[in-house]
Amino acid sequence: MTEAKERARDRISRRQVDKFADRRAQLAVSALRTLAELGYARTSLREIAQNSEFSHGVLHYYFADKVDLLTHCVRQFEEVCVTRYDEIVARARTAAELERDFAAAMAATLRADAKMHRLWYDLRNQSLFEESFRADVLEIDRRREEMIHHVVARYAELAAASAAVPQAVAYALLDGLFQQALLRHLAGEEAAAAELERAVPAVLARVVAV
Amino acid sequence: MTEAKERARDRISRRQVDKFADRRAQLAVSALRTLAELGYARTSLREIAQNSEFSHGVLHYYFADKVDLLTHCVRQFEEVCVTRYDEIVARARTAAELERDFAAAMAATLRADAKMHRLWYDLRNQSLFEESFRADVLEIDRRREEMIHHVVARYAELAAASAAVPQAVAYALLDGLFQQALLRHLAGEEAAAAELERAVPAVLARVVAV
DNA sequence: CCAAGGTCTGGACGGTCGTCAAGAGTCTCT
DNA sequence: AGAGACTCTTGACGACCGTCCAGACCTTGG
Repeated sequence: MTEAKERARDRISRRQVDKFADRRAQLAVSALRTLAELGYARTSLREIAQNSEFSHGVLHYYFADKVDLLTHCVRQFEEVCVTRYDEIVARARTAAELERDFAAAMAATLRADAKMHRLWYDLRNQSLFEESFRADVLEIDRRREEMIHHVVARYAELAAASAAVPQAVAYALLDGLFQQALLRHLAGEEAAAAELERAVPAVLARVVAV
Repeated sequence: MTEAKERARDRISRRQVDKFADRRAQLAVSALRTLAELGYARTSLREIAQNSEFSHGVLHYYFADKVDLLTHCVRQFEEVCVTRYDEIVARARTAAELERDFAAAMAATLRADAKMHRLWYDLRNQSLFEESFRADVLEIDRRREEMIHHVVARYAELAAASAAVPQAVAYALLDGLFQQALLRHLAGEEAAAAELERAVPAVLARVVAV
């Protein structure tokens, strides 16, 4: 009995906890949508609430304060931000195939998720001024570096070569390339994504040594 | 008489204009100092005034509004931001010398002007959300690209090689490298500048083809 | 069916923001 | 010396910010 009761209570408690966590996640989605649209500097709690189906008061029911909300956003953002190129890596049978698909995937996400990427760079930069997100941002950046490393390592393997630069450098180069393309894409330059797609193979070839 | 008077008036008028422009520049310096410290999101006009020797009201005497001030800041920033590597380019007699000095100069400015560089990336990113600075930011970015191109072109010349990637790509790569180093440097990683200095020659060698 | 607790609303608070204007202070020219 | 233009301070304004709270709403267990 007691056991059954306890199990029930746990189930309920877990359900409540899950419900609580679900709503937090839902509100974080609204917050991320707002952030992607307005940027960190202009995003207010009232604006976030208006982009959700709740009133502004509820944010303080689910989050202790603004920093708590934004930290949760950054962490939740990680899952979206670390876009997986793993499938492309796993599928590719030749170096040429990998470099083609990887370049196409970068160009595609540049076109499709430009505002999301813009937000990522905004948050990463914000972490240079604000201590609070720094740890989470650095963790995401580390994960992104690993993601790129997987691509480069597999590419080197398929090309019967070895990495010519440290993985941190490879990531920095490809990230710089992507960021520049994002800048141009959002400035209205139509060819930005296509040029990115053309540049990626050249860079990929240069970060490995035959 | 009339001519003398006119000349005098012009002189005065010019002096007043110059005085006006000088004060604008002086206030812009205070604004840039504040921006470098707090970031775009946190910088207010009152804070800028407090970092100057004037009261907050004077800002609206010299600038129409906040956007006017910030635009002026960005434009004035260009002269500081487009750090000249020209001297290094002009002095270098061999490719090895150029790559050594260029790498050392990048590491040096990373160490010395980290907050200024942090501000640049903040403003550049802000321009992705706000139309107002976009044109000026893109202009600065173009100038930075040219600056890097000078280095790369001279390096290729000294190495009896030719550029292997478009100059926009070369800039994107080196900028990405620098930004990553800035991230780590400001996160307290002591070795960031040294690692940048080591990575730059490798990248430089790879953006030219023998 | 009712008490209890979880959920949400809407308004109020103190503070800061950008902006503005009235007036004091300063300089210049006649 | 005094008028007039230029420069700067100070305080106020409405708007918006993050935060908090009293109470309505809703679900659920007994």
